[in-house]
Amino acid sequence: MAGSSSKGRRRTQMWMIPGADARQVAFSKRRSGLFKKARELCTLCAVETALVVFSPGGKAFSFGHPGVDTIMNRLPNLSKPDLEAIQCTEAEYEASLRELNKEYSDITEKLNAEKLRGERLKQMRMESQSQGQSLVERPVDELNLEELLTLKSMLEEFKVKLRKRMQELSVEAAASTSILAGESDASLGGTTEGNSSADPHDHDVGHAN
Amino acid sequence: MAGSSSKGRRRTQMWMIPGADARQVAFSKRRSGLFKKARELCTLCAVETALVVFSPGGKAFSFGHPGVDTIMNRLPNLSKPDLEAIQCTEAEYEASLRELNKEYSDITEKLNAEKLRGERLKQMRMESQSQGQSLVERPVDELNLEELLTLKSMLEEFKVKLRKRMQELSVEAAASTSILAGESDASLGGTTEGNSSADPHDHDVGHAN
DNA sequence: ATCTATTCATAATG
DNA sequence: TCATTATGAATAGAT
Repeated sequence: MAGSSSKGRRRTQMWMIPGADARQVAFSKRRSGLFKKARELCTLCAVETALVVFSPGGKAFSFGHPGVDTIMNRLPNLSKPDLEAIQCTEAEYEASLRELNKEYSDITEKLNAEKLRGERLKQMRMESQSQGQSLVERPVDELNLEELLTLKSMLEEFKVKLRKRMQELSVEAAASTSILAGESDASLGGTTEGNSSADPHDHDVGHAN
Repeated sequence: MAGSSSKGRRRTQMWMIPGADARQVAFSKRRSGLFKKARELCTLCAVETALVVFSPGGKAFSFGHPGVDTIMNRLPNLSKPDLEAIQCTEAEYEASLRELNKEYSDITEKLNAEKLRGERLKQMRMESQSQGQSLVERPVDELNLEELLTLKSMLEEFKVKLRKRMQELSVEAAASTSILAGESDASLGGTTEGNSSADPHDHDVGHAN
């Protein structure tokens, strides 16, 4: 049991599955699951439901009890709370889009920062080949007094800048952004009530290509 | 765990749940699950979906991407030339998603490449100039904490040698060393506890698999 | 399409 | 309605 662990289901990220092929496979599986659950909801809870899905290939699948049209024709007459329900669910979906966009922005920003940093390192490397630091480079024993004094003032000046920079860094706050993967559903208070049931049917309409 | 365990789920018969109360409870749970799966289908497979459910109490719940109306209005026109328009729209939608996804992958790749490049340059600097003299030359503002710490220890080491050398030369030894002694030591030592701000690390947005 | 290891959904219960 | 838990179901990945 322990060794054979490359099979089986694994957790799936909540974003578009890459690869039209894999996406199509997932679509087929999940579409049946979704329609099955819609049918079960109708049967078990005696409620009215309509579901329409367009496949990646443009094919339309629908299920409705008592019928898609029947359900749809009722929508324009919705009272205020019901309208809210609609907007709520759509807003959640849009939220996931915004989330992705934010991640995209963040990562772009990081990329640019890294580019700058890389360039700076490269530049720094070039500069280091040139003159100037020879005093620091050479063994101190070989320096004469004049050189030592020059070096001293150099270091004094540098020391100030160094301390300032260290303070800047120590003050800088590490900014971390957490991306929340909120997942909730469209909910609206409902009340207990009986209802009649009929015969739901699941069918396939239209065709494309 | 054997047969007598009274907790946990049991197999559900596929017919209307008896008792309005139990039915309402089941409805709430299953409605959530159904809407969640509808949203997941949209997100994972980049397809368009509309779902409407009327609760036992007569409340309406709906979800639709891009919108319930948008989806529903397509159904009557399915077996006609409008079909092509639908396919076009879906193709465009999916294409844009795919594009964004690809861009995302690319940019992530680039970011990692830049990180590696930066690390490599840094490493090269360390190796080719173990003395670190170029650090002295550069504007301090461009140094990150790690570099500053390297520089600091470098200067401390150098300071010792410098003082020794100046004493050897028997010229103003006390005055010269005072500049490099106490002050810089104290200030530098006090800031070594700062965190490294230049830390391009983390992220990982699972967007595929 | 089938199989299997896993994750997920949810019936029963508090 | 909300929380918990054991279990039934759905399904991702591989074949």
